Amino acid sequence: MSALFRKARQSRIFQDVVDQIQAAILDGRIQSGEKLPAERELGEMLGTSRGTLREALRVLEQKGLIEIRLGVGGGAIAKGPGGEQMTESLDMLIRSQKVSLHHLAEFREGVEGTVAGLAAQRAKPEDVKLLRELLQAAKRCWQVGVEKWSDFVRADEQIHMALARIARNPVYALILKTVHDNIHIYYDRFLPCGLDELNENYLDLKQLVEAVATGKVGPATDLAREHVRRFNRYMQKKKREINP
Amino acid sequence: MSALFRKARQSRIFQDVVDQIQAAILDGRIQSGEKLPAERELGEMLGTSRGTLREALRVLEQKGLIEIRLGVGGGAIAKGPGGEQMTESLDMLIRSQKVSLHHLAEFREGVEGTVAGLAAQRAKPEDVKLLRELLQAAKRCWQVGVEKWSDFVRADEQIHMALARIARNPVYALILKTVHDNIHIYYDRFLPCGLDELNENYLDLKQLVEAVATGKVGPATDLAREHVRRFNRYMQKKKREINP
DNA sequence: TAGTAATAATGGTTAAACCATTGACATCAG
DNA sequence: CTGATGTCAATGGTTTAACCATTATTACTA
Repeated sequence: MSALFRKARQSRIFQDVVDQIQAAILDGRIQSGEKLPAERELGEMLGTSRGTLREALRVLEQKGLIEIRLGVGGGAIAKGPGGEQMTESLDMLIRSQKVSLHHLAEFREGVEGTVAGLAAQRAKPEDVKLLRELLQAAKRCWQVGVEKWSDFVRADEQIHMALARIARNPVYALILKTVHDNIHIYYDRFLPCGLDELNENYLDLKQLVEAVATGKVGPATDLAREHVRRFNRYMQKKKREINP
Repeated sequence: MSALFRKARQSRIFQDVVDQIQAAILDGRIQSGEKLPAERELGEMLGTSRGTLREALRVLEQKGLIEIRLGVGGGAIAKGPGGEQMTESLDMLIRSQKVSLHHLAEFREGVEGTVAGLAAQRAKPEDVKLLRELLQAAKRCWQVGVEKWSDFVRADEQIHMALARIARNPVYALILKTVHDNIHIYYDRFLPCGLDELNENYLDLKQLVEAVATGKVGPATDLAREHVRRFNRYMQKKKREINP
């Protein structure tokens, strides 16, 4: 471990420490799950005080590259980079009203369309099998009735995320997860709707899964967009009813 | 239920400070550009030590919500949230090889297509005027010749960002900027190409701008995707030549 | 053997001091 | 008077040392 770090330099020492540890994590010299030395020890290795090192650890924690645990055997544990930062960034833009629910919903529409198209191109038999299973799960929510809206929404989300994986492009999966994480609270807030809507949405999904299963790119794209658009329409309607 | 709660982290004072200041900035109680009190003073206001406060400031700085200046009259200055965090997050995913250039390029293809379609729906006369001016700028690069590739790439990028603004959805503008910021280094590295390619690309853009100007949604979408795909093909080719 | 108390490792916080950078103002040479 | 230069004070950057809080391990007791 002693060969992993150089002595810190630069005007802001903590920044140099951040850079060193970040680089070590990103190019795999520190594996995900690996534990870094204790603060006092690491500080000594880097030739910096504990306070400065802690500032660096705060930054790395915020970037999602480490997680910090308390107590004996605790300390900084390396994690691979994920999407939490993106989710938070989008959340801040919404909170500061630079992005509205309408914008986000429209964006989702476009992305889900493209994802469905790619999934239709790339779905393998086992992918179709998974989609059909998820569809069954959604159907079960639907059959139980209106009070299961939020379960249905979750099943719906699972299908969309599955499509993103089937599209086999992690960027789509990441962006879609970011959008879902941020739009979820609105769906929860402005739903549930009625039984008819539940029915409509289930039929949407069924058609969409069929289009993907049979490799029909254009229809899959259009169906996904239309499905999301419908969802958004419900939400806008409910929202207007609540905030006139 | 398990997803509803996270483990109740021991209350960390610096986190509380982060939350307070972040909330104040996001809902406008602290305006963008406003200066926060000096560390020693702010620490006293919050009833915390300077060290703890500094950890909070590091986190806020990393989130892009404040900027810190040195010397007399320096200190923490509030900023609105922007997209830097997203750019960095994507950069980390690429660096850790969870996302490849191919994935990013494919994603760009889809987004640029959707953006062009929306722009075609929404372009006003003054938007078309701007696009034509940017097209002229690109033409000037092209006429000068091959050595102006990187200028052409920049002009091209400006046109795409203009389309995102014309689409009038800040999410698209943000996402596209994030992608461009991350893909730029590859374009710089694996270009320039030849004069023929320059010509082809200019004609792409010209057609695209015309489609947007005349409100032809489908053609605009397809032209934008094809344009980006062509760009990506050049890059892949060059990349294979360099790394066989 | 099961429960419980002591222990030590480790992060969280505080306080006080010093250094480095920077802008403002005063001073002085021309 | 003007412009260069030096001084000073405000402010962030860093260090140190001490103490508190949490937790896994270990030893002890009923």
